[in-house]
Amino acid sequence: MLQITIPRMPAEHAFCSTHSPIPASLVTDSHFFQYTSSNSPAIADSATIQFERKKTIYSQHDAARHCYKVVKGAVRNSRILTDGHRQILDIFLPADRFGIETGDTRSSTAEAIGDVVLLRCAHTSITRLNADQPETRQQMLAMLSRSLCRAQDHIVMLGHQRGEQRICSFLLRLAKSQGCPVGEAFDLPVGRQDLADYLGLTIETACRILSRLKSSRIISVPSRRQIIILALARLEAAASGNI
Amino acid sequence: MLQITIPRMPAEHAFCSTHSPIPASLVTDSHFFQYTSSNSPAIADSATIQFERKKTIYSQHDAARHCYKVVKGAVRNSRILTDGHRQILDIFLPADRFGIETGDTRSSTAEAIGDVVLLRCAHTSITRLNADQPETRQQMLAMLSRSLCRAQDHIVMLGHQRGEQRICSFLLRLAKSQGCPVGEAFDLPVGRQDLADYLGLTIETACRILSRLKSSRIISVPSRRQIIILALARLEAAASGNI
DNA sequence: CGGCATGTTGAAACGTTTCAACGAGAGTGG
DNA sequence: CCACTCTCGTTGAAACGTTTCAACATGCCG
Repeated sequence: MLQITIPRMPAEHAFCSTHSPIPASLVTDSHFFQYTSSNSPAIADSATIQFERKKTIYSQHDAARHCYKVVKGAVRNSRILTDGHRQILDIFLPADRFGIETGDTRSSTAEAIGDVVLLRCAHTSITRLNADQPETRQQMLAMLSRSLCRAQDHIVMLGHQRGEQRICSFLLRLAKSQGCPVGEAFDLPVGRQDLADYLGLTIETACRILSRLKSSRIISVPSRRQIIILALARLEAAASGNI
Repeated sequence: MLQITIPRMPAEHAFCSTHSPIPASLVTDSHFFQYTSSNSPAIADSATIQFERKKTIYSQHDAARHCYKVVKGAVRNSRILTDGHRQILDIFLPADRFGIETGDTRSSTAEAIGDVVLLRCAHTSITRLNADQPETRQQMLAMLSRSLCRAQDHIVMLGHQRGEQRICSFLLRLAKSQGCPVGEAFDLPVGRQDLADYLGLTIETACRILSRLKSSRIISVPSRRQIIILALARLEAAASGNI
């Protein structure tokens, strides 16, 4: 099922601004928990893996045996509902970690949006690291805690914001995470359908809102997958619901 | 600020069906992590505490020093938005645990809805327990993981369900958690405003939907805080969006 | 080039919010 | 006991935003 290839050289991180490149020889489980590289001892069964566009990283109801860290690309975490619709729970960008689960089976599905490079770490290694290293333990909890906080942000967005606010907030988050200055284009890592499914809208509504933002000269859309912020202040105002 | 009283006898758990009563002498941090009582050794600085109706348990931006387990009553976990609105992130019922946070400060507020009895456990004790006991470590992760899963359920609800589905799902969850048979009344632990803020609706919409369910004889509402399910199958159908 | 997935736009139907008015119940004090 | 007040819940009508269904446009790839 899983489409795993060990890449020759995982050193280039084109989309990853907050994450320093890690030499292949130092890619270990320990790195999984670190923001910056260091020279801690190597631990077995860790690896960088690649997934092609649209491949499933894990599925709902699968056994949960690994967790991951995004090196390059974007991953969508979603649930399929009984009515066939899909809700995207989170979108993971470079430096985000995901896949910790304490139940035996996955409660959601993770898929590569474009081509993706991940760092993978076995849950068994984590348990071992947890036993040995207090700071890893802390990191684990912090990771889950951060996921929870993000889910709560998402709840607030879906519970109390209109479509326009949701789109604007999301664009701002993306621009920020890519360190993109005003006036320069940044990548939209997802298509319109994913955008809509993440924001709890239909694809048509998402489209219309983007068109409206374009025609009010708040953003420009040089290509389907790129956005330029033209008026940051107005975008921020729209994100918080003013006018 | 905090309204803490050590109760004489925390043995009666009127609202708590899934939770076995714990003798006062055995209320320890270890109990915090257990589903059923046992005779593990007592550990210091744990306590049952009470909060009166509407009192704050902790506030957004407070230092995070304790976590809690509901013994009796209901707690709402919410965020106040910049526009003054409020989103309720979760409602904790007996046996639910909450308040684990790895950042220094709270990202949300917890308040007693009615009068509440809680078990409290210091984060420092948790760190200690984490170091000593692998199974506590596992429980901690499981607790956070369960919170995340609940938050994701909430996201799905807000992202893809209509008002009626949200209300029906919530009523079903409540009836289930109280082990209430069809035809008997169960408590609605929250008022209409809280119901609306949890489900991402206005109070008027929540009201109208309840009235509609009442007039279609799916539920009956003997008092403001009580519900009787008259037609379980139809309530379940409505919860999953079938007509 | 055709074929297919993806994105865009329009108009009507639908659900939710808003604003406003009114009702029901609990607690207080005369 | 009643009248008063305050909070909480209920209902109506118009305004608003979103969805639905349909048609059409764009880009990509064999």
